Amino acid sequence: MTATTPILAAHGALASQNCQACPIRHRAVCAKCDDDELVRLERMKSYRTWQAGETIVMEGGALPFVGSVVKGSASLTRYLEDGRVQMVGLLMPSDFIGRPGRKTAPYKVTAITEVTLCMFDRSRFEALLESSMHVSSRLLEMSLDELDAARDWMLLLGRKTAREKVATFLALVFRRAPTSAAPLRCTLPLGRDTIATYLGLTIETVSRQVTGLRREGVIRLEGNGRTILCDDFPALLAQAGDDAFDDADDPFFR
Amino acid sequence: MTATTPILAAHGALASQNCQACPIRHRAVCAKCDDDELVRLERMKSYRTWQAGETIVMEGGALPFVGSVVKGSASLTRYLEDGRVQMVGLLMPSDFIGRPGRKTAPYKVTAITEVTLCMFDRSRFEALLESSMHVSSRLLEMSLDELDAARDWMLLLGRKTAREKVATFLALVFRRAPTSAAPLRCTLPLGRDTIATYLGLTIETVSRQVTGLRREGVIRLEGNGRTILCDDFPALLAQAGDDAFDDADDPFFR
DNA sequence: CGTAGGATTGATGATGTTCAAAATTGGTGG
DNA sequence: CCACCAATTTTGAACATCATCAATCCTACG
Repeated sequence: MTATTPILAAHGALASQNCQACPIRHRAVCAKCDDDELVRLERMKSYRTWQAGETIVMEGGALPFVGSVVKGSASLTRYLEDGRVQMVGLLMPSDFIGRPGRKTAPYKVTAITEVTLCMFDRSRFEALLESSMHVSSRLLEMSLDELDAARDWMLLLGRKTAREKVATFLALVFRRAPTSAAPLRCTLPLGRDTIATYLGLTIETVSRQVTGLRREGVIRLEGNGRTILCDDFPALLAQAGDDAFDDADDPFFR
Repeated sequence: MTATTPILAAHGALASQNCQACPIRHRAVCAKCDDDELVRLERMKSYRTWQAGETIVMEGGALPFVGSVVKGSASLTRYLEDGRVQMVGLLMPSDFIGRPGRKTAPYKVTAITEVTLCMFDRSRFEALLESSMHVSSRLLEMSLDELDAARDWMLLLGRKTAREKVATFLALVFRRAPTSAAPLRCTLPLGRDTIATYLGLTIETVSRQVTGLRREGVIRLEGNGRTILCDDFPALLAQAGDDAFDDADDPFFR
């Protein structure tokens, strides 16, 4: 068996990709790896794809792997007894899933769009962690970034108004949009329900705030309300209520 | 100069303590260190104490050190432009302050009680991080625990009612109380204002919920309202609305 | 015994939720 | 090509919760 032998997972399997050509090569947990370490990772990795809406891991369920998001986005959610939900994390390409030393997931992980993961067998990954500073130090960096992002979100959840929450979210989305010239345009991969879960609001309140921003001329809508345009980005930022937007701490831009 | 030479900081300095006798020796970032690494840490450490209410670091201010809380507790808070505040972290003994590679603090750090920090010069600590897997892997563990705690708190901030927030907070406090037999008794080091900042509520709402719990016989108050007794802990947990209390993810018990 | 700081209580109002219905869109099949 | 259907979004009205503003009360302390 060589490092380039295709490895197949049980379901939705993809052929193994060459790490050198990987789109997240320089941002994911493997970012600092040298060629030898990359070979070790290629030996233990496998790909799998989930469709939008599919559950990747149940809350409290077994998580026999760790891995990176290669393509698409996924949500981490927590539940209260009576069914109330809060999204506690949004995974984008290069983000890491799972944690060394833990075999079950403390959150439910759900595919928002079609998601492809690059999965590593946990025990073999842990062995690599112990021997390679490149992997462990990158994982530490990424975890500290996640921690900052989570704390930013705590400020939003605890203190921002519905209007500020929605404006903050939209500003976040536009920062990732391919277009940088006005009008900014973005087609959300999320429904109102997912946005509500992310912001700690109800669907109705999200909808009302989007409508409010539209009426005030800050944004425009197209089609089914999932495509949003913005002619005046500073006006949107002004509604976000933030001290200052700081890309480095922005959950979408790590 | 030897490893046991007392090192003095500019203000509120304490003599260097022996790491072996340190109360947080087995829980802090140095938990996994061997004797050699401990010697290196002793060479770069210094102690400093702040009084309750003092600012340890300003939001956005320079943070020339990293370090561990040895004694007391401190809060991490973030602000919006108009002054709204949210506590985003509660530091207890053994918790770590600062992050490698970053020279400014993204949060304001305030002493809740009298606080003593064991501070390490940042650049020397970073050098140790690069050479010692024991320090970096422990820091990774602690950071991932913090991340879990932050996400738990996101669920509280986003979805719990005022009653559930206060009950959750009190349950948290009682879990740290020295007494394990009924009646549980605890004297809070926090005022109503700090609790409100922690829970994303106002002082008045916290007070009303405490009163509500008292009227319903779940808790009793003593003195100025900072000493709280609980005869029926399960009744308190029932008010917390949580799925299950899980010590491992509890921000007070890491 | 008086005072200051913190905690509690009360009255009122704003904000966001809930429940219910209507509108819009994209897809399907005649 | 058009009509219909299901899913999603939007809108409306009533309500609940929590914040705000303004006293008042309590406790610790001098």
